[in-house]
Amino acid sequence: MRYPFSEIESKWQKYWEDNKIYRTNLSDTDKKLYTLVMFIYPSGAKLHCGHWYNYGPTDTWARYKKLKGFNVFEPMGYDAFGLPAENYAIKTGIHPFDSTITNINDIREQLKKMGCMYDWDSELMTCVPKYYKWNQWLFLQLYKKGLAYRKNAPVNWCPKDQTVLANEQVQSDGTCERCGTLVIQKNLTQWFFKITDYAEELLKGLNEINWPDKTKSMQRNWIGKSTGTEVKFKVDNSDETITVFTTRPDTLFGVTYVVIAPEHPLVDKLTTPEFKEKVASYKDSIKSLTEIERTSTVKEKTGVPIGSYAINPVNGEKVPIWIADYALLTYGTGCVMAVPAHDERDFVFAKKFNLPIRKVILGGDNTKPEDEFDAAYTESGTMINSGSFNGLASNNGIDSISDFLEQNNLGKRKTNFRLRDWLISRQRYWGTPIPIIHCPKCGEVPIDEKDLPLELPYDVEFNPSGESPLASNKTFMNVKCPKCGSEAKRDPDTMDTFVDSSWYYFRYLNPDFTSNIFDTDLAEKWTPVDMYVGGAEHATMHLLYARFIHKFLRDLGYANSDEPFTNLIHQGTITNQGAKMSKSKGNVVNPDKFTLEYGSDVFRLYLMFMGPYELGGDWSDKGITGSDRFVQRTYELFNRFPKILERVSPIPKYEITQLFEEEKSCYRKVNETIKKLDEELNNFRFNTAIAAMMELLNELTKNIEKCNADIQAYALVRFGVMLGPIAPHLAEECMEIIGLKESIFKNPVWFEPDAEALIKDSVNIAVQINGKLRTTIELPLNSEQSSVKEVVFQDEKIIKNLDGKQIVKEIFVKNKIYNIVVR
RNA sequence: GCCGGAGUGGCGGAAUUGGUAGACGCGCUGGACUCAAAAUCCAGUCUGGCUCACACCAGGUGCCGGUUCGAGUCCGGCCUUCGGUACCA
Repeated sequence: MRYPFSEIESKWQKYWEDNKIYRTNLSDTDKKLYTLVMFIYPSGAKLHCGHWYNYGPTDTWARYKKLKGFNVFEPMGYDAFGLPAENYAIKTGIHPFDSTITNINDIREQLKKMGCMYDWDSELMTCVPKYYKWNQWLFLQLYKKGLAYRKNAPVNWCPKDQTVLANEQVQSDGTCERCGTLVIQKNLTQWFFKITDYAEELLKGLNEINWPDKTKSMQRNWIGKSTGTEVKFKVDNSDETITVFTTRPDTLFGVTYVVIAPEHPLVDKLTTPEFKEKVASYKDSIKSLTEIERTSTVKEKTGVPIGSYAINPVNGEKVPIWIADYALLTYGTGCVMAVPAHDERDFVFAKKFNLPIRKVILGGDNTKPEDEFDAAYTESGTMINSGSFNGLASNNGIDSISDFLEQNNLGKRKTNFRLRDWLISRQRYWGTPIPIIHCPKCGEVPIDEKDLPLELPYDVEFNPSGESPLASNKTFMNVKCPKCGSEAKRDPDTMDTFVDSSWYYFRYLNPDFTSNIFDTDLAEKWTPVDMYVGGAEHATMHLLYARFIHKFLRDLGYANSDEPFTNLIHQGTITNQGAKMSKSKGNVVNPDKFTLEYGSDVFRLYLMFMGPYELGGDWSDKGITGSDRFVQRTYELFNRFPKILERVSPIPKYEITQLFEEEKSCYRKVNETIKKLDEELNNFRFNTAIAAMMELLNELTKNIEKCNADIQAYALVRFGVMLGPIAPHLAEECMEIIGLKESIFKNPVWFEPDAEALIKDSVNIAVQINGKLRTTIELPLNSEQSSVKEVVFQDEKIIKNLDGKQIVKEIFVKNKIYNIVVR
C-alpha cells in the first residue's frame, strides 16, 4: 500500500497539537536547549523553499536533541513590521495591519503543515503594541544613557522606498538592500543608536562565540578597528590646527602635502581668497556624484589646492593643503597626511598633480634612496630622511615617533573604528513609533515609561511623499509637552525593524509578559540561545545589532550573558538556475507543489539530502523520487511487522557472536547506523545521515525477514527512533504500526550503539606495490605484520607483479594497507 | 584589488589523523511482473583498452609543479566560479 502521507501527516500534527507535545516546560532548566531559527517575515509570498530549507533541517536537529533527552525550546514568530507590507498597501490600498495579519494566519497554517516541533504557546509577532511597546521602552533606556541621539548628518536615502537606510542596508554596489534602487545622499536629522560605544567589545566578543569564521571576519572587517596616531599640523598664517589620523607615523617625515575632505568645516576657513573660486567649483563638481561614485576605487582621484599651508610638526616643513574626494569626512578626523612614497593613494594623487614624493623608508626591492618609484612602497623597512630617527626599523619608528609626538603635545595615539552609529529612524508608517515629543520650549522630551505603548494609529495616509506618513496624522502628531504643557509635536518617524529583531529571542520565553520587556528570571536560565540558524546575509546587520542590544541589556542588568547566540549556523542559499530566488525574477519555487504531491516528510528529507547544509545549491527536483521511495519502502517494511512489540520484547543488548549470519548483519548495521547518525546529525550533516539511514533500510529489507522476531523488533524500534528527527510523521506512524503506544516525542528515547557490534571480525587490507593497489586480502581484525606478510607473498598477483624486482621496503599499517616498495 | 568558500562520474554528492576514490541517491541500460503502461523488484553503470564472459591492463578528483612508500586530502604557483567588501588614511 502506498504511504497515505496526507492523512498520516495531519493525524500526527493534530495529535502533537492536542497533546501539547512540544510545549516546553521552561521551569525545568536541567539540560535546557534553546534552538532558534531567524523568525519569518510575513510577506504575501508565504513560505518558500528558502524558509523550508532553514526550518526543516533545523527542526530535525532540534528533534534529534529532544530524543537525546534535552529539554528543547524551539519557538517561531513573525518579524511583522517593515517596508514590503507598506509598499503593498500603497499598491493595493489594503492596510498593512490587515495584510500582515492575513499573511500571518496563512503562514501559521503552512508552518504547522511542515510538522516542526514549535512551541506555539510562545509564538510572537512584532507589530502589536504588547511587543513594540518594549522597543519604545528600549529606546528610552538607550536615550537615558545617551546611546540614542539625534543628529543632522549625510545619510543614505532610497528614492523608491522614500526612507533613509543604515549603512548596513546599502549594498556594495550602492543600491538599497530591499529594493535594489540606487541610494542617494541627503542631509537629514535622524535618530542613531550609539553602537560605536560597544565597538571594542563587539570585536572582542567574537572570540568567545562559536560562529562561522566567515561571519566573524565579516563583522571584524565591518567594525574595522585600526590603531594609529593623531598628529597636529599647525596652519601657516592661521590659528587653526589640522589634526590628521595615521596608522603610519613612521612615515611622518615623508609628508609632502595634506588632504582635507571637501565638506570639512575647516575648508572655508583655510581657503585663501585667490583659491575661493576654484574650491567652490570643485565642491560643486563632486556634489553631483553619489557616495559610491565618489569613493569608487576605479575612478581617478580628483582634488584642488586651497592656497594655505600646513606645518609638519616633526621637521617644520611647509606643505600645501589640498581638498580631494579621496578624503572622507566620516572617517578619522576627515584629514589625511599624504605620504606619496609609502601610500598607494597618495602616490597616484601625487603623480597626477606633480606633487613631490619623498622616500623615508628603505626595504625590499626599494634599496636606494635616489631610485625612482613606479609604485608606493608600503611595507616596513629602515627609516631614512627622518632626522634623528634615521636608521631605525620603521616598525619601531611607529612607537618612537608616537612617543615623541605625545611628549611634545604634537599628537596622541588613537584607535579608530570603521563602524558608524546605527541609524534607526525611518520615514515610513509600518514600524514602531519613536517615543519622543518635540517641544518648542523644552526640545526633545521622552515620553514617560508609564505612558507606553505609544500606539501606531490605524488611519494614516501612507502614500510616500518624502515625509513620514505619520506627520500628516494630526491627532497623532499634536500633543501637549509632558514637561511644560505647551503645544508640541510627536516624532513622525518609526524605528528600523532591526530594532524589533535585536531582542526577540528574550521575548519568546514569555511573549505575554506585561511587567517588563521580558521575564528576566526565565532569560537568565534560558539565554543565550544555544543554536541559532539563519541566513548569512545578516552578518553585519541583524547579527551585529542583536549582539549590541544584548550587551546593552546586560549592562542594564537584564541579561547574565555577554553574547546572544552561542552557536550559529548559516544554511546555504537555494538558487534557481544560478540566481537567487526572488519574486521579481519570477524564479521562486513553491514548496506546496511538492508537499502536496509527496508530503512534507519527503520534502524535508529531500532538502536535507541535497548536499551539505551550509552550501545550499541550485534547485532541482530531479532526485525527489529517491526520498519518496525511501519513505515508501520504510512504510512497507514496518507494515510487514504489525504489532510486533506486543508479541516480543527485545532486550537492550544481544551477544553478537551468538547470532546467525543475517541477524548479525542486521544487528551490526543497526548499531553502526546509530553511531553514524549520532555524529552526523549533531553536526548538521543531514545528507550523510540520510545516506546512512538508506543503507540501513537496504540492509533490513534484504535480511530482516530471516531474523528471529526479537532481533526484528530490536532493529525496527531503533530504526523508527532514528527516523524520528528526519521524517517525524512517518516515524510516529511506523512506531504505532509495530505496536508502540505513545509518541516517541512524548517519551523521548535514543539508543546507544552496542560497542561490541561495531567491532568487525575481519578487515580488507589493501596490498600495494609502489603505492599502487594490486589486490585486497581479507584477514582477521588486528592481524600483525608477520601474518599479513605471509598471506601477501603467497598471493598470485603479488608474486607476478614482484617478478624480477628488488624489494626495497615494506610498509604496514594495521587493518589498512600493506605496501611493498620495489626498484 | 583585497578577504572567504567551492571545483570529484551523465547529475546531486560520499570519502576519520595522507592509506582500497566514486558511499547514498537520481538518471540511464538490460531483465522480471503486466494484455499493456505506471508502480515495484533484480542486475549493470568513472573513462579507455582487451575479452563471449569472468578476469586483466592503463588512465582518472580544475591546471602546473613539489613533499611522501603512498596525495581528492599536505606545500608552492595558477585558472574558473560563488559570496562578502570597496580609497577607512
